[in-house]
Amino acid sequence: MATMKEIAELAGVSRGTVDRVLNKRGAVNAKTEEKILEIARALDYRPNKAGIALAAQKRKYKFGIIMFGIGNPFFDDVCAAFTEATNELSEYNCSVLVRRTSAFGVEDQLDAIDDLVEKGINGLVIAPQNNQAIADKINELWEAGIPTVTFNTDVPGCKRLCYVGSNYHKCGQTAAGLMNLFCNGDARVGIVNGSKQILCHTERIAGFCDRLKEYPGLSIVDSIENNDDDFKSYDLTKEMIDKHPEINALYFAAGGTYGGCKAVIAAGRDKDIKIVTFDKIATTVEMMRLGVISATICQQPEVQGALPLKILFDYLTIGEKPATDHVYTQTEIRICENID
Amino acid sequence: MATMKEIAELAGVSRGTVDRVLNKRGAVNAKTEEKILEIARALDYRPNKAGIALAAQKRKYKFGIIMFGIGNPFFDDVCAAFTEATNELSEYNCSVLVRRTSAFGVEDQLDAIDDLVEKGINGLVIAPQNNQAIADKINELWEAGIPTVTFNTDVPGCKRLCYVGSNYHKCGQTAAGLMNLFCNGDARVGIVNGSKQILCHTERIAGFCDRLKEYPGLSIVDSIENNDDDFKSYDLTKEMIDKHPEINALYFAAGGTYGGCKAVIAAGRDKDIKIVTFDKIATTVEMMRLGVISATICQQPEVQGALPLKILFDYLTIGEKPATDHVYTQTEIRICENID
DNA sequence: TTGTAAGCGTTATCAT
DNA sequence: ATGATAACGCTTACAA
Repeated sequence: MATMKEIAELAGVSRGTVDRVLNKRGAVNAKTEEKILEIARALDYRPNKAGIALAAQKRKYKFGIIMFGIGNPFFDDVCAAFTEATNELSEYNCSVLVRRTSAFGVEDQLDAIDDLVEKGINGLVIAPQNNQAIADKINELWEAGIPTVTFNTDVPGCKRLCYVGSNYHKCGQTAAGLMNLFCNGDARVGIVNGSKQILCHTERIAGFCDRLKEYPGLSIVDSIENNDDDFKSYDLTKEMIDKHPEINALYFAAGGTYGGCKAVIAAGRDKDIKIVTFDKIATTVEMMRLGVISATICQQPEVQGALPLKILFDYLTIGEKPATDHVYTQTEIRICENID
Repeated sequence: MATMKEIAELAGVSRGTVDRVLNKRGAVNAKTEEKILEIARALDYRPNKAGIALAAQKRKYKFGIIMFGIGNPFFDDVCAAFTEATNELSEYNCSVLVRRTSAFGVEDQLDAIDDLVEKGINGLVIAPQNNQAIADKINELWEAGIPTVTFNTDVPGCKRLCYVGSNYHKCGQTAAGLMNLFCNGDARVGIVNGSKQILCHTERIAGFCDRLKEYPGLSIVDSIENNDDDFKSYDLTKEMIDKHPEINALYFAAGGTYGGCKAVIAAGRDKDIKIVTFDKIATTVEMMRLGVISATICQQPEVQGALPLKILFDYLTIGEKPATDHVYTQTEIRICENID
């Protein structure tokens, strides 16, 4: 593998000049530039990661992370991955600042961003509120040379390196496919949603509905909103399955799964209602072991934690952008046997 | 993060001495050794990966890969991952030699190993034949300072760094769970196996049987062996479902899936027989789109390709051993909606 | 037993 | 516009 030193020797110039050409910094004579580029191409020069990483340490990058979901067990898993990734980055002299804000509240997030910028971060990782003010702020950072990676949820129309997270639409489609299989082509589904205001939730339902035309025996009987509250979920689920005894499947598109399951058990219907949920949290695993939940669809919280930091680091050090605008995590189907 | 240089200054010695202590090379005065270790502990010293990698490049490591499965599409996916990983390692001045041998034939494998050793490899990645001679050879390499990582299948009783691959038993259990769900607790299963001689295949069946006691409605009606041959599979599957019209589910534990599916279609039973298979190959995807295969269980070929090389590299450079003896790939459930 | 110095490939600063 | 040089953290051959 060719090195800058070799290229310099072949071109009869110093490594400094090669560096200037290859990394487009400073002015170089057009002719020598052409010569250097040609040699680099001929030798298929690719920068050495170890060398870059070593040199980059002098810069001591600082990253900021903003996530909501205090008390949300899913985000605890993401957070664990952030910690892990932070440890790895510390070997490259990088540091990470985390801010966990409340789930709703655009002001909170804007403040957190300002705070982190003031602390001198070189890159931002954020699960953004779906709000124009946030998008504007991210654009502002971009112009100021601070790249952002969104994760878990995205916000449209902002300049960011990429989004890392679930393909909610595909998850919804997958849920529909599972329902159809579990009910042998005759699924009369009750939907338990979190909130119509939250894009992720509605996308999961849109994806589900997308597949209705594919499966004629799959239909939606009724749907409720629990605002991710287990007790509200309990009451409303109970009401729904009482009102519609024909329901033989429940699709939990968001939180409040535990409450909903409890309602199904209380109604004595846990043997004849198939349940599909999202994410792997302790209560969901419990319900799975009891045979109440048939399957849960996971979205790789560990990747959502690790990858954004890695992407920022690679961008800042080697200038490498992610291949795609959307880096989707896997749509993982878990049943009792492969839950851990 | 503390560096060896800092430790050396604090201890009032040279970095050479610190290196000798921290990496246990050469003799050091017991007292200075103690002092250095103490400082290292106090500062939570952890070696800098970039520095190590950079210094390691002078060694220009050479790795050997031995895999069977010529013409096996699953191994083509693994192979693509090897190529990808090879490209990444080339940035660290490492090179990789690949040998693909026939699926059966211990001699072939032994010869391939000898050939690679002669070429001067520093580490070996192999999907080993389940044979004592192979185990002995791997032990020999270990004693000679050449570490091995097994992948895809393992061989008992040999000194290797670790095994990277599927947990076949868990895969079998997962298949049982799926069958039970798809047949609503009343599954009368026909098993289509590859060969009783191949450990992976029998383990997948053992795992399946493991869950029979959990699901009283799940039973095995009959089982056949197709030696991974699609045409044999076609004939035998046809025979089996003709003979046992009560069969409402087929479990393909190995290859020959396409032939088996064709038999089911030919018998006009593709609507009332649920099929679970392994791996994602082109023909399986086709059958899934047709609704013939309900689910297929995958084993991360991309991880099986990438991880073994990375493990060898990390071991040789930073001396880091994998955390566990068995690095299992995920047991991934794929249905039509999340197959790609 | 310990120290010195060069080298891995890149980046950055200073001088010319 | 270009070159020289030091620095990043670690390894290693050689000298003392």
